[in-house]
Amino acid sequence: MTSPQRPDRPGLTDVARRAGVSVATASRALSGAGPVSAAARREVLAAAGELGYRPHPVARSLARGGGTRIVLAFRDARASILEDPFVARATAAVATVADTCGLGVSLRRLPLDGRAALDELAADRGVAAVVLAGHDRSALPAALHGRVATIGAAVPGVARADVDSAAGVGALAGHLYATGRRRIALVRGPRWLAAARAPLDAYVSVMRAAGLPARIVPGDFTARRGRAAASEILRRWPDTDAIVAVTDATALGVLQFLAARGVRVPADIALTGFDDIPLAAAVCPALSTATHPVEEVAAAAARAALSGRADDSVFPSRPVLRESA
Amino acid sequence: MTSPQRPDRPGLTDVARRAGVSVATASRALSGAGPVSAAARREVLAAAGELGYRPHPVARSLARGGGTRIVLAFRDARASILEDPFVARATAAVATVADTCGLGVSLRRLPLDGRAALDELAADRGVAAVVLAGHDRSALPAALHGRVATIGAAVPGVARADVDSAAGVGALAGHLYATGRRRIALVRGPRWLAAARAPLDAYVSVMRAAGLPARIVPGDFTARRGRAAASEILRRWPDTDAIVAVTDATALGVLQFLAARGVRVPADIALTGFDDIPLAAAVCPALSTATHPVEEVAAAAARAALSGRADDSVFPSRPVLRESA
DNA sequence: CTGTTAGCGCTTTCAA
DNA sequence: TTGAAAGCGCTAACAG
Repeated sequence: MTSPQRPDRPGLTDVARRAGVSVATASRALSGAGPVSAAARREVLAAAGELGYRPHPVARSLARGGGTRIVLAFRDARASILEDPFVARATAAVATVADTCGLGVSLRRLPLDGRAALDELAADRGVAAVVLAGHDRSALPAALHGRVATIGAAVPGVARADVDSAAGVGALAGHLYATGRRRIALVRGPRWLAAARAPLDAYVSVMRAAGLPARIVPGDFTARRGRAAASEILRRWPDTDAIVAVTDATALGVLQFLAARGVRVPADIALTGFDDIPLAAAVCPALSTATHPVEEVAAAAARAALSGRADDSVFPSRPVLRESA
Repeated sequence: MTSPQRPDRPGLTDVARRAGVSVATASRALSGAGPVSAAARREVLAAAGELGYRPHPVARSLARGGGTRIVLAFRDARASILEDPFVARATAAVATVADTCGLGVSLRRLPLDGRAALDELAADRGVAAVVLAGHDRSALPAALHGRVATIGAAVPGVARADVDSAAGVGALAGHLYATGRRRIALVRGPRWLAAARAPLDAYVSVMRAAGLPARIVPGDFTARRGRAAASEILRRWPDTDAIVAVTDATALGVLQFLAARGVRVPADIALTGFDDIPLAAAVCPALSTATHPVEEVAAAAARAALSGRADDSVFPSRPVLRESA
């Protein structure tokens, strides 16, 4: 048979021949692994340089059995999740680190019940690692262990990268309390999202510590739902003087509703968001929120998944106080 | 020797044996290429199904010699280009289509003088295709032909995906004229960007057709530069009654400067942007601009690069009239 | 420390 | 239409 394409690039064989060593030695010298004499290494490196040798990543990957892509999987109820700006930022960040490893990233949505999809991922021999966001606490396919990391979800034995959202929401709620608010309501995240639990708990803790009753209404991270939530809050607790939304989008929805009702922010009701989207600073009043290093979180998750180590890394959630609270 | 990892997945050999045919036939049946009898195909497909066979993308790629990743290369003066929201959107879009092909995408910035970097890309056997944005008109390495597409730059023999920015800017300038503006200035894009030429020409055409003098000041797509540009315009032509910015960011900078100076928009000066970033709708006055299907453009470029065909596709630039003009 | 050699899993040529 | 076999380019076990 013949080769599929022969743009005549030098191979390891050529380098080895030129350096006067075997391909095995050349391989060891180039990949840095295994014992090689200094002299041999020098020869090989020189030969590679002169020949303009470039390793073939695909061949290497096949021989090593590693896979060539990182898949970013977002478990979400909405099919539109892949259009979310945060998803895009995370993807770009991972695609940038992937480039330095000769890897690629691909993006996929997982339905809420994604067992089968996860098994599929685990079975794909082209997948070097998977970064899973929006996951619940359920165990992952064993075949994925050592090459998976989650963003947000705590799964035993699996690497995790996250933002300290409990601290962030806690700080925001604490700020509201410190500035005299006592009837503070929360628009929480969706129930199916495990990571939405921490902010909720943080809010409850703050309220409990202050001896205040919790006022919690459901949300789903959208502005639309934020408007509905604001409506519900005003109806159930007309004397509310502060609202904590666990997402800027939600907060913006709340803001719209309050504005339409003639409620002044922050004079009548103080409001905080979460995530610090660009719009947060532009609306009127400018939204107080917490900012997060999304690209760093995503990059950390990718690195962890690639490394195979199951270590966690959590990044700070830094409050950004503007006009709304 | 032994295999690097044996999670014991069935291989083509297993499928072939089970179907009672050779691996060659199994390969042909599964990949759909080459002559196979209906009976053989049926057997093979059945066997593959029963075994839960999943092809090994890396092995396939090695045998075929195709590469496994799409690299998105953004040529730009700023190192920070990879943090641009449009870059992130494009990346996510391509990462989504890549997923359906078992490919990955990686992201890289190219310096303005990127000859060497392009040769490097061409030499990388792991690169299935490259999508180049911000390129000038210069020829691409021959080794890249058939697996490259540009976004915006017209290079002979190379596939291109773009937005009809000439039509978009023309429409915006036309709108300003139609609404009575006669002293219309333009903040243009950076000189090094070939794609910035078309909007400039479109503006010049509109002005010339109307018998009006062109008023052009340099810009670089940033808000900072937009402020400087506005200052320059007011200084050189104090009677200006409209400003066309070739980017929303620039327009926002212009808006800031005008607001600080007490110039009313659009009463005193009408203003248009370009690209329709989320902020455009949120500022006050809401920015009139043109909206673009970024993810479609990027996906089209990726598909073209992958297909090897050199066909162009151009997407519409649709004016969005809000308050600023 | 080094060379030989057997794969990694699939595609494709070539002869039947 | 089919099967045998030769790679694709590199890694890693094993013997030296």
